[in-house]
Amino acid sequence: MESVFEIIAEPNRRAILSLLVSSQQSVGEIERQLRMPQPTVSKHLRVLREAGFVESTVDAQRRLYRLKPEPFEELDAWLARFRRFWSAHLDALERHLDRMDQRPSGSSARTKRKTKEKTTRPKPRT
Amino acid sequence: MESVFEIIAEPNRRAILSLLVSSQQSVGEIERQLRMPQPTVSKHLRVLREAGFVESTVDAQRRLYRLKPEPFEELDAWLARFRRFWSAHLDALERHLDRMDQRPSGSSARTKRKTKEKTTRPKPRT
DNA sequence: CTTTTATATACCTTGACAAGCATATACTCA
DNA sequence: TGAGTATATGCTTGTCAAGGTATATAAAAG
Repeated sequence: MESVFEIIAEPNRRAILSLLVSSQQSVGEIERQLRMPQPTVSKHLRVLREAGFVESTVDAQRRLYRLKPEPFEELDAWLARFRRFWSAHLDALERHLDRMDQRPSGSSARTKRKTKEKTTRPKPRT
Repeated sequence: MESVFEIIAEPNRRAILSLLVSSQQSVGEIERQLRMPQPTVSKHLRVLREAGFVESTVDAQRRLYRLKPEPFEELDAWLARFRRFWSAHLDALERHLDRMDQRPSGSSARTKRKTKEKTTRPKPRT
């Protein structure tokens, strides 16, 4: 559970993060809004806290949790490397050229290609 | 393994994706560059393909894999909801105000707060 | 001081998934 | 056709993390 990616892989954790976008929340408030058992909430909050996604302040018996920016920046930085692939002004032609430019040079004049280059279809994701 | 988040949670898969940023690659090329066993590469590629992260074209016995934009857009869309938390011009004051604005209204004039609001420190991530 | 409220933690069980290894499939070239 | 090359898949195993339940800690209220 080292990486930020593993942290946000868990749906309940993403739900908690989304909740905290609006404002900070106590454990009980999160518990009620997400309808999940309190120990579950606490455990996920612990993971999020240790990963730096959230921080908490003590308020009487309550703990108020709120978001912290750093891990999101880290995610954004990772994602940035792939931006060129969907930044809109990268159209089909450009992608096509990109696809051509690293054909292994020895394989020029390949002959007898039986199968037409065929694209595999990904399974639709829900 | 439904969500894009789970897909990129796996370090080897992220490595493969990063490799494909430069250009499309065959399974063998990925295998050699990342020094991982061929079945491992193939399996991860399958996961990535079914999730729509990559697509492949047949080239004789080789399969050339390249990135597809959609899942990255999805990730970016999710991340966008959190952008306001690190977009720089959101300074400490604004964050402070945000923190104030959802105190449960019944809890006004809380007395006897023994502990000063104390911030918990996250464990540093490597 | 006892009860109630709020949150954290310990322990256990279960399921998911990644790796390893063997093997199947598919194409090429001699 | 047979050997070699490239990739995919099946099966087994170990690991790890999430959920459930019970309980511990801590503060508040009476």
